[in-house]
Amino acid sequence: MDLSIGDLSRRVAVKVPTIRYYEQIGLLPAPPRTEGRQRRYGAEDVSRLSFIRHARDLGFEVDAIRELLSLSARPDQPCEPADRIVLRHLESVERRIAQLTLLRSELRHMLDDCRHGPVRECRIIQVLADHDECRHEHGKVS
Amino acid sequence: MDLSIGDLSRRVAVKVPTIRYYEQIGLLPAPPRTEGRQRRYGAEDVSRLSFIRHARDLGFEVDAIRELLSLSARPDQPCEPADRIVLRHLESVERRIAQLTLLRSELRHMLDDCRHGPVRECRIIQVLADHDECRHEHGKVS
DNA sequence: GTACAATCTCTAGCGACTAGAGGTTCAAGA
DNA sequence: TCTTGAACCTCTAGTCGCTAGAGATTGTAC
Ligand SMILES: [Zn+2]
Ligand SMILES: [Zn+2]
Ligand SMILES: [Zn+2]
Ligand SMILES: [Zn+2]
Repeated sequence: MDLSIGDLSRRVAVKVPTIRYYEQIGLLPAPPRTEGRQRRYGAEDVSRLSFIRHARDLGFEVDAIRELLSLSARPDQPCEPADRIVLRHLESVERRIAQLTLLRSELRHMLDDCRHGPVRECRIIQVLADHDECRHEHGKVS
Repeated sequence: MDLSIGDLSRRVAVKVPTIRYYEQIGLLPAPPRTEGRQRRYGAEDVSRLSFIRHARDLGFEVDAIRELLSLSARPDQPCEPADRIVLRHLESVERRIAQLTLLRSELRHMLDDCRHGPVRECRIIQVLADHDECRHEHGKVS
C-alpha cells in the first residue's frame, strides 16, 4: 500500500484539496514523501480519513472529530467523553429540526395564503414585511 | 425621524456592523450623512431593514432577499416570482429536515447501542469507523 | 525520450457576518 | 462654552470547512 493523494482521494471519496487541507489543520498526519516531495499514504491513513469523512457526513465539527480521533487512539479509556460529544451533537440536531419544522410550517402558510394576484396583495410580501403576521415565534434560523 | 445607526440598530434588532455590511453589499441604500459623515436613517430604512431581518430570520439568502425587495417595489406586477422563491426555499428546508431526521435517528442508535465501557467496545467509535455499521443511508449533512 | 496527467505550493474566494484597531464626531452635563 | 466619553467612522482580518485557480514540478506510460 503506497497511495498517491489521488489514489487516497478516490478510495475514500474525499477530494484532493480537502485531504491537503486536513493535513494543514492537523487532522491528518503529514505523510512521507517521494524524492520529488509527493505525498504517499498507507493503510492507516485510509482508515483515519474514512473515520473523518464519516464523522463529517454525520455533521460533526472538526474540533469534535479531533477529540473523537484522539479518544479512539486510547482504547482502554472509558468511552464516556465520546458519548458526550455525540449527545451534544444530537441535541443540536434536535434543536435544528425543531426550528426548521416551525419554519416549514411558516413557509407553507405563506404559500397557502397567497392568492397569486399582484404583489400589492401578496401575503408573502406582507408577512415578510411584518413578523406579527406570522403564525409562530420562529426564532432566527441560525 | 432621523435615526443614528445605533438607533436603527436598537429599533430593528440588527447589529450596527451588520447594517453597515448590508449597505456595503447593496441591500440597504447609502443613507444621507451629517456634516461629520455619520449616517442618518428615516422611516423607509426602518421598514426595509425590518423586511430584511425578517427574511433572514426565515432563512432566506441575501440574493433571494434582494429579489424579494425589488419585487415589493413593483406592487402592480404579479407576485408569482416571489412565490417561486418561497417555494424553492420551502423545498430546501424540507430536504434539510429529511436529512436531519435520518441523522437524528442514526445518532440515537449510536447512543442507545453504547454500553459505556472502554473505548475499544464503544459502538460510537465503531460506527464512525465504518459506515456499513450505520442503519441508514444518511447522505452528507451539507 | 517525450508527452501529459497528476502533483506541488501559495493565495484568494465562498456566505453572512463579527471583531478589533485607531481615529473622529456628537450630545449631555458642568 | 467647554469637556468628557459614548457612539460613530473606515479599514482589515477572522470565522468554518472547504474549493478554485495560477504557475511550477514530478511521475508514468508509451
Ligand atoms: Zn403571492
Ligand atoms: Zn415571522
Ligand atoms: Zn460509548
Ligand atoms: Zn454512516
